[in-house]
Amino acid sequence: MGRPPCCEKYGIKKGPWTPEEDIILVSYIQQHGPGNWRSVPTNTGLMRCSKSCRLRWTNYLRPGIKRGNFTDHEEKMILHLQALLGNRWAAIASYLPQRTDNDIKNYWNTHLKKKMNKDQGNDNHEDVDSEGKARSQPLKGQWERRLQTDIQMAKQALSEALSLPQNPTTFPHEMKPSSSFCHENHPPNSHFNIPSPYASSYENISRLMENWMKTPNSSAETLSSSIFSNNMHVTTTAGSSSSEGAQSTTQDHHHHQHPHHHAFESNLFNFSNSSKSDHASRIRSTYEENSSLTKEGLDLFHQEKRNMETNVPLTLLEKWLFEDGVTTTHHECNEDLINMSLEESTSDFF
DNA sequence: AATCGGTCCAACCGCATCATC
DNA sequence: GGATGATGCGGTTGGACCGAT
Repeated sequence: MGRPPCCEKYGIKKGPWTPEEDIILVSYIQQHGPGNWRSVPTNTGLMRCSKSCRLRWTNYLRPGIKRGNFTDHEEKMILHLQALLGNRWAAIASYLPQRTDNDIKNYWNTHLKKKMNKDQGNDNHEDVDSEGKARSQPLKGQWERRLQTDIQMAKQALSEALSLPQNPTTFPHEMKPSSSFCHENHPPNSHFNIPSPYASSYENISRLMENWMKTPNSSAETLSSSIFSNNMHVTTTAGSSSSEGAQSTTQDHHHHQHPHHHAFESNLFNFSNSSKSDHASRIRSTYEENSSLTKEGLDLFHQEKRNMETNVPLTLLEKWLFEDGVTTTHHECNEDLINMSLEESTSDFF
């Protein structure tokens, strides 16, 4: 008995997300944490199905996502992991915490698959067939390989978890590929044994912040303040996040350096003087034009609009939402974050 | 300048799996 | 243990973009 698709309901909007929809979704998630997606459309007034909201968050809005070109290192990681895991993009993505499974899948389909085929033309590649499917272990069934892979991942996570106390400050240069399963900085009293797909990105941002804290750049500090408080807010309100412990640790650290940080929803609409009017007018016009939002959505919009009119510099997320070419700063910083060696990352698995 | 074909990627769809009752 | 609903995953698609002609 099939269930009707969630998007078959009358009035559900499809297609590309608008900046204002992004803002509403991000604001809501900042307040309530990710999860319970079914309630998101009703509570925000977004005319989107829960699936669409979750996808938008996980693939695009979630903090810590690295955009832009894949590095050689990432490419090699994907090639290795695809050969090992097959098209299990979510599993592969767990080793590349800053990339989404969708990104990796797209990159594979558009770049690597062709590359593999090309290479196959030159020399017979052993790991990937013409469909890009793994066949390094042709005798094993899919489930057997999956099981073996999961065991490997669990072993890796366990070994990393056990090594935590000895090496608590290994990031950013020794970040392990399976950080989704292993939360390096959780204090012993937190609920860190519950895996969270979002933990790694929070950790990345924490590390990013630490890097930026060290630099004298004031705008970077403002930015870090914004995103940092943003993540703290999510974790503490969500309550179920596995990275809660890590957050509280870094939050304390952050509080000492930035006692005047604000909640995310305030920062989201903070603008530099130069860009403020443009963004304000844009928001205002889209707001006025947007008749598809329900009362809840409009209330959120009102709130954001009020916040917007209060001042302060442009935040990364806000830039991210509104501008196309912002990826450089974000990209560069995230580049610093990962910085892990392929040999180190994969030696345990191959 | 217009058209065409290829590329890229965000988003959708359907199915699988998990969780709850 | 089965029914139902929620969430996750991987395949696919639609359209924007860009270079070639």
